[in-house]
Amino acid sequence: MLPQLESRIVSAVSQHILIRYGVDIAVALEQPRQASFGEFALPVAFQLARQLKKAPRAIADELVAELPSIDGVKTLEVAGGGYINLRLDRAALALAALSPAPVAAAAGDGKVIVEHTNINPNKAAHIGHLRNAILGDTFVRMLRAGGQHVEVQNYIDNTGVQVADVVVGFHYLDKTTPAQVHALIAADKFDYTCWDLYAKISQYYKDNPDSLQWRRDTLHAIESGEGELAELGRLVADAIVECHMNTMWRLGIQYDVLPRESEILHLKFWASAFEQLKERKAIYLETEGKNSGCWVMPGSAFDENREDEDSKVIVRSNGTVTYVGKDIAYQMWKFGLLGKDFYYQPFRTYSDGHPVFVSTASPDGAAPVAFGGGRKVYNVIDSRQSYLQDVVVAGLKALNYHEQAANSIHFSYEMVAMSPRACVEMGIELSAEDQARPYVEVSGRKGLGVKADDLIDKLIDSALAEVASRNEDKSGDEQFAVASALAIGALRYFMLKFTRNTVIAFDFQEALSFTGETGPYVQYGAVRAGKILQKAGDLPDFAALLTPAVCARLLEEEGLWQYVLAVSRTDQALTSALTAGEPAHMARYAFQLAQQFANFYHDYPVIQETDADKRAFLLWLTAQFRAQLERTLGILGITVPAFM
RNA sequence: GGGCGCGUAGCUCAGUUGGAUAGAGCAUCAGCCUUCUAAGCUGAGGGUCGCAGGUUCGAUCCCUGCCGCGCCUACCA
Repeated sequence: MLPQLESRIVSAVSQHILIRYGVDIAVALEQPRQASFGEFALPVAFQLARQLKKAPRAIADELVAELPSIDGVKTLEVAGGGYINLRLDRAALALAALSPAPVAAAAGDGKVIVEHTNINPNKAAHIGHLRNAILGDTFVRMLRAGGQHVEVQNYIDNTGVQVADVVVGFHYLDKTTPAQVHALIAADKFDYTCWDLYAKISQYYKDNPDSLQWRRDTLHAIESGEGELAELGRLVADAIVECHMNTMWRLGIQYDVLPRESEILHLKFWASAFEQLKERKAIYLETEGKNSGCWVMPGSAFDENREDEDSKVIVRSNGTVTYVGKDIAYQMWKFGLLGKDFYYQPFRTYSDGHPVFVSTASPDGAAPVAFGGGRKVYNVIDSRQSYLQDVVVAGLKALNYHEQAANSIHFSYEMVAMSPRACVEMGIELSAEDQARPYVEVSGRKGLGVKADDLIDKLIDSALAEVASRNEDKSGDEQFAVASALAIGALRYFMLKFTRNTVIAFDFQEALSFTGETGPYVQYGAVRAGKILQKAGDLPDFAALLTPAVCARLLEEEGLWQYVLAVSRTDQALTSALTAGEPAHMARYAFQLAQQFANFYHDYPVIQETDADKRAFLLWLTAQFRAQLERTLGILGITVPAFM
């Protein structure tokens, strides 16, 4: 309810200023540093001072005297050099929270597509992939909480070099037949098997450069779809995708559709895009220089400062399309600009009933569903790929799809690296040079990194030891369920607490922590709030008991008022986190809310309260804390365990 | 060389279109379990916001230059 009040204040003030001074300015509304200054502050007098050539203090005095009364605002006062501090009508705010008006559904202004995860299906997921998926999934939850219609895509590059490399490992190095690979898939942790194999073949290429021909042959076979190598490619990619989906579902991460590169090839998405690009002269056939014989996009298209010789190759001189080219086609499909679509088949149904579909090339038995055609597209991809993302957007612009280009958002984030200490704990030997660095880059090729499932297992083990020692009366199953919730809470919060452009130097000690600014701290607050409500028994009829007079009387107590404010800020926090595009802001709000509750918990013994009105009010506040903590955690993809 | 990002407490990080006394967590030290769970709470110490200029009534935030670090800059994906 605070956002409505805020916009009421802003519009009332700006309207008054427009009429009184004939000045149209954007009125800023701040939260004062100290709670004793009031709930909101207007620095508008400072903004006006220059234009009106008048002292800020004098303007503030005038405004306070002349501003019309605003619904929900009790007093205005001038402070400091010209701040106008606002104090709210406390009872009114509490009563509004008591019986909240139903929030109008956001206008259906089109579908938002969020693409995240996008892990090469050739080995186990690692912590870097976790950051991508958790960031993407949380942003999806934020958008949905904000009323947006969101479609979640996870692009599967099942015909790329990385899959080919694992196939090379199986076929040429280990002489593994498709039947044997079937057996490996049926056994445990096929993604771990491939992790090691991928590191092995990468090293082999290094030692035997001639063997790179195997990769070229395999890549070719996979693209044609014929023969044993192609069969191996399908086996590996499909099985690994299953592994990734399982890993991500452990963290509560779901998708709506899995578009695959194999279908982009077979359905000739690129051919359609190529036609458009040629027709609209977005690319041209280079006839001289190092890129002679290639179709290229001029460097000036994606970077004004670039020289033409820095143009980007889209189609190689041998006629094959580069990754960027395929990505342009894929991005066009996301906006519904390609004039083509995939066919789809059910891939799996999550245990909560949500289905996910995978692209197929054939209309036979295709499911009657449709994807793509979004109004806005967020690509969750790490910042190292910003250059390629720029080229994709430039492609849309060159095709005259300016609106779509503007709505193509690279939701970038910095990589997860490993702290030198974490490397030591993993038994990884570091060069003296690497040891001196603040962090070391994760490398799938070197097999260097922390696997996602290993980390989750480690977190659950660690949480389980703690849960078991505190709750000996609970069954093993119950303990495990709680430990899992805490492990996921710790992991998701850890990945979210950093803002997007901060490099995370992964450290086991920090990631495994359950105290301080962590997910479990917030979960603990929600659990304790739940315990109070449980002990209180049947809750009274708050709306009947907490009359305006009762609220007004109790809210004279500054402490209680601050808690009412605290539980009223969730919408505000969501809006600002969405505006900033920072899931970290949502995480921080969750922590601050939990801190407020911890203080409340220690300040007010709810059950023992003898004043009936006050007890009801405290119970109501507790219920509010519980509800807001649960909701905020839900947006972060974190559940509240039954006990802790 | 060019592009992007970073530099804030011992460590890891926040810091909302420039605004009131720069904030958390961890670590350290001192306290708090007979009271709704101590995965918690209270308090203390700890800062030239990389450096130097500029704009402004006001700069951690904007501009310029410099220093240091990272990533990117493929006919690989």
